[in-house]
Amino acid sequence: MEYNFRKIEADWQKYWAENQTFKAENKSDKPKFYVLDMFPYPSGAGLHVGHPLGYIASDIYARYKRHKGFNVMHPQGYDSFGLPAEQYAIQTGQHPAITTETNIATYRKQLDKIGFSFDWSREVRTSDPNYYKWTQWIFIQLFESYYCKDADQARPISELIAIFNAEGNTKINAACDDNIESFTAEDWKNYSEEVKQHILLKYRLTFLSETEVNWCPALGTVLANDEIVNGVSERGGHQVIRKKMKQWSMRITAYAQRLLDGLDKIDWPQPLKDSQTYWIGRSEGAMVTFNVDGFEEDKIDVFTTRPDTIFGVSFMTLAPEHELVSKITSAEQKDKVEAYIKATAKRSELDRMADVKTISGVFTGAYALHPFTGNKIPIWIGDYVLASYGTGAVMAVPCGDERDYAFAKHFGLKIPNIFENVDISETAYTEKEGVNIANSDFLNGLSYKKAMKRIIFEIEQKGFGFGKINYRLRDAVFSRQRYWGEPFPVYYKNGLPQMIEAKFLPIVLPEVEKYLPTEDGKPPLGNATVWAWDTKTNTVVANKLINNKTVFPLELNTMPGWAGSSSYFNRYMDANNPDEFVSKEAVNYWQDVDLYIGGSEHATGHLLYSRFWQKFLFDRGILPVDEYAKKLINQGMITGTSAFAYRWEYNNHEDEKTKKIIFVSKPRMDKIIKERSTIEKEGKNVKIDPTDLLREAELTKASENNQWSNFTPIHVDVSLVNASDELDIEGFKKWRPEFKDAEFVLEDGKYIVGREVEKMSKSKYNVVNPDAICEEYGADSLRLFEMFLGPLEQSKPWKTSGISGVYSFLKKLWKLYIVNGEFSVSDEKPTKEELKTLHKTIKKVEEDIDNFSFNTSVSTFMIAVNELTALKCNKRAILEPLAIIIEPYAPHIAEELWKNLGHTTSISKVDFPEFNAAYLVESSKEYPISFNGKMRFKIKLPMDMSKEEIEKAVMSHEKTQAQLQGRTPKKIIVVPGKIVNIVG
RNA sequence: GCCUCGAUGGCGGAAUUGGUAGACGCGCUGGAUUCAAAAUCCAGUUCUUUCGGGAGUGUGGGUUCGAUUCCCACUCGAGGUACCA
Repeated sequence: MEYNFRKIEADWQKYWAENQTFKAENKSDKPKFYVLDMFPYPSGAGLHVGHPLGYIASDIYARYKRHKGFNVMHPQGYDSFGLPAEQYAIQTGQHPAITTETNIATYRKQLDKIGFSFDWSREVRTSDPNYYKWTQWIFIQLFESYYCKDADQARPISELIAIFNAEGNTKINAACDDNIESFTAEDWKNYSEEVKQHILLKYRLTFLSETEVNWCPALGTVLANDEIVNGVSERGGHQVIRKKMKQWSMRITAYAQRLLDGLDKIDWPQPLKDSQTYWIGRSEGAMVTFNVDGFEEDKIDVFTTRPDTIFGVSFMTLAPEHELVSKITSAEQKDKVEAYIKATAKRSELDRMADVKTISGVFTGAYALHPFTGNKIPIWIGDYVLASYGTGAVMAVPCGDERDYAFAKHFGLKIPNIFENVDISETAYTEKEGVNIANSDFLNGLSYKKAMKRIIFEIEQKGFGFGKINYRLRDAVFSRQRYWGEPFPVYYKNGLPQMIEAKFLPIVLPEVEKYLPTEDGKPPLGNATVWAWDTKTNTVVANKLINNKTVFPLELNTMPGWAGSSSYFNRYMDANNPDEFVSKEAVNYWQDVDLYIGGSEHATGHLLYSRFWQKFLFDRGILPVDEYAKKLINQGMITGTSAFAYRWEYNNHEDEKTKKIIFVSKPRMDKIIKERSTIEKEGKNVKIDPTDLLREAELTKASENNQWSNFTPIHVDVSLVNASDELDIEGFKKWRPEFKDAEFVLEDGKYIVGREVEKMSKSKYNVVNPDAICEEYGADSLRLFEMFLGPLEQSKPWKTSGISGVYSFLKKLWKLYIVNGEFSVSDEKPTKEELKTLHKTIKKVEEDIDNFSFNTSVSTFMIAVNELTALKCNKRAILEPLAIIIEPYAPHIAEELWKNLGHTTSISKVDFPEFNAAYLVESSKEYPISFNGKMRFKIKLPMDMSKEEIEKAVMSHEKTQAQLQGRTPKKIIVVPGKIVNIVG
């Protein structure tokens, strides 16, 4: 009876599917536990061994929790809208839905092979109309809501309308656009419907606005800030420019404070919390208004976090795009200012970022008036001031801010010092604490804290401004000029957006002939011929009917990638409900995610937006909690170990014709490079005939007029390399026919490749396919090995050679039950030693899983099986609980053993065994030690140590210490098993 | 620049509140079995040594009877972020 994992795994996967073993009910006497994975985007390349890492961890936890008596939900689905399928469609004309379908089938096959305990009855796909119906529905809810700052929550827009009717907008404290004019109830009632809608749009949580966006001409779409890396698009690395466009936006800024506060309630990794905190970027300070000399009407508002330094202001700087610039610029400075504005507009984002150090700016010729001193302050423009943050203007305090300092130094502006006993001749003083304010009138001698309080009081008192909290977080642009995304449930009547009633959803993505933007620059949906809304029939109809009075054009943009993923975890709770996003019963039962595992790359994208939607849906009474994931773990990336062959490149052109393709083994190459550098140090030029490489003497031969050649590393498919880094030369020649005549310079008859850790990718030929691993070693080995590789949260390189360890562990486990080729267990009572092994293992594994230290628990299993093998233990009382605790890691073999033990139900329904502390106490003894009765501490020593040995160990330790400290060693008395006394 | 995390044998990595550093696995060495190989099993494997021992967890300090663990400074590496007033 061999350990035939192929048969075992196939049988059990079939059994699980047929019996729906992992289907979770929305009702149970057991406590609930929700384990969530970040659902994958089904890419054409399929899974590589890095992808399932987080899924394996969450699956182990889910299976463990089932054994622990929880009703576990562990769903899976697909984030199936996205750019790759669309770009493939643009290239090939194939509908993205087809590509997606195929890819999902591949993914499902691969996932099934690994033996996950997913509840597939809850599967969601973001591109499925039955799913995106609810994405559209949430969008409508956002449109029908505004954010009431007094209640600090989202409220129905109808309430806002009622307030407008009753008292206008003067008392409203709501999140809204900044260009709102106040009106009375009377005004409101007299406004036309159109005007009313325009006003309401400024309050809605999703709104249409002319926004400056990151436009990527190459992709023909708008990108979010987090889709841009170093000024170019994350995907493809194309140029990105700023452009004004009419776009849907999400008023996430209304939630800035709550998104910040919520972080304290959830157990998420600190680095991730930090990056969200930074992204939200709360800063406390004040808005201060400066009058402009000679311009009664125009004032400059600035936001500052250091109003306490206001007496240190010696100039002001405006962003070049600031609206007042053209107005206040003096005649003499006009040319210079215009030239500067032109120059900055030209500079791409990339230039501006790469070139932070350069200081540039121009004086406008205008002066502001200091609100307290009345002094004239020169107004400059400079591109270090960003139009998009704060008010696009700063009051410059060169003594307290490095950029202001650098600017002042560069242009020879005054740098007044307002800090007590601080030298600012070299650099600005940016610390807040530890210094008192000076030369600042009523602030003199005050600390930072006191000065802040006083100045904000004075500013507010005198009407120069007010204390304010500012956020870096921007409203999120929600429109994409793409085809393969959720269509908006929106049509336009007289240019005003209208929501389609929820009962007519979903609005299904129309067919188009071309997936590219139209020739006149409209999004791809502009190519659709059946894309208009008939308000009479409430159906999508042909565009040509738009002349009818009841037919209107539909929105041409689609939603961004994060739309479908922002609340999918709630839909899992009630995935097949056609009438509600999620029923009250389902959501009240499941509440929230207990464990969420996924990558940290979504820190400021998905993981922020989903928290925002959660809070919104909570406000509107749809969800019972406002944070959806209690605990989150970021699994590390599994990197690939690329292999390289080193090609000898001749520099000598004369030999071009007779040039041979030669690959040199890695250690040999290293040697050659080393020798070369030695020779070059001696100032000689050397040429070597590569065919002579084997002859050591040739290497040292110096030849005056020739040059060394270089080695070019060439990626080798990792499957052609064995565990000892030896290349399969014949396989390599077949794989790359252009090298079929290549010569290889070997080492003891072997070609040794070079290794380097890189991200797994097709082009680097370092991708390891989990299917191949399952085929060769089995899914249980793959699962164990991925966990054994290292701590879950760390990134680590894949090395297939290590898998033999876990594979032989499984074989050993199997062999424990097989005596003379027969499955055999004894009902004999286990010995104390055997029980000790078992209970030690149970305890350790339990602790490890609770701490998510899956790697060490695998070691614990190995130790247990080694010990039991040594004891030749095949007793049921030991093996049965052992199979149960191993199940989360190696479910197939565990189920098979379980069956062979005579059980008829699946092992996954069995309770995790209790450990018996009695057996553990004997495994180690604690020796408390006291010094002169004063200090006590414990030393853990192996139980088999004799009194003499302990005495010797402690004494030798004491001797060393005494010697080091120059005192006489103290006498030590050991009381066996109890106390070690060290007496004076 | 800033933020975060990390540094332990040839390699991946263990080490409850500070208490035998290097568990477990890979690799390597030797042996058993075999006609031979694979597989399996056993032993060894931080370095150094005059075989008593000595040194040792990135570097330098500190606290402690005792530090991989705590504190300070530094070096290197990985990831994130970027003129945020």
